[in-house]
Amino acid sequence: MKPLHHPRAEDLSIYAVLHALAEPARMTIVRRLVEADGKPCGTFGINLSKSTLSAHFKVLREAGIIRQEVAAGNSRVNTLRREELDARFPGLLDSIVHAVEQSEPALPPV
Amino acid sequence: MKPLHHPRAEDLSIYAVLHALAEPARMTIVRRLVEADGKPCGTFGINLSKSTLSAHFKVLREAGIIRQEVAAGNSRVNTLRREELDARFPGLLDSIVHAVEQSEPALPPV
DNA sequence: CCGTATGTTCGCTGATTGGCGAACACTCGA
DNA sequence: TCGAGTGTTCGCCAATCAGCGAACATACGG
Repeated sequence: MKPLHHPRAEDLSIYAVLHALAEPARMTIVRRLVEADGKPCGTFGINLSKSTLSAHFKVLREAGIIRQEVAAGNSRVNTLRREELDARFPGLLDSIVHAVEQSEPALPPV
Repeated sequence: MKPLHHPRAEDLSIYAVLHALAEPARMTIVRRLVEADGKPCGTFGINLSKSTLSAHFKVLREAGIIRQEVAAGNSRVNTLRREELDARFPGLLDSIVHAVEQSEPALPPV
């Protein structure tokens, strides 16, 4: 497993972040990470093909929202880049996640 | 001038809001309204064609971010739907606008 | 009534998006 | 060594997006 490229915190674009979160499947990924950080790609309970999911993870990673690191075996652990996001865009992630939590049904258990 | 359709506050979608704001020209419109609310379409200092601008206003309006009302003459006054947005998505608009203000140069005077 | 000014709508275009399956890369266990 | 499991990459496709000019609608002023 090759390590993937992650943008530096100071290079994050607010437009890339908003675009990444303006999509239900990607928002679901983020919500899952908020409730339990550090999950492998296959454990998000999203009914999409592997390739589509992989593309969504890539969008989130390139927007600087998540980190994808090589884990035991051939899996990747996905984590939120929360400190860096909060430092650069204070309150942003919280208000967005709160907005979706309160305007959409809770996610079913995995 | 026909009045335009505006979605009800309780029907606003977080995805529509994020998508609307994930575009620089539309973000500029919102920033202008934050600094001075109630401006006609032609006064935003954005270098795009009339038709493109009109389309951007439409996206913002249909996302529930702005209100476009018939004004004196044939112009439309654009205002932020701030109270409704804040009621439905608390803190969202503020944190997004703050994020872009602090990560991008200030807008030039009109 | 006729020009000017403000916006909207209607094609059209090229670029991006989100979806998929197939193929590939890699690691772990049997 | 050989599956099985996990993820990425590569085409491909249909849909959406952002841009434009031209044409239309409407209102004000001379």
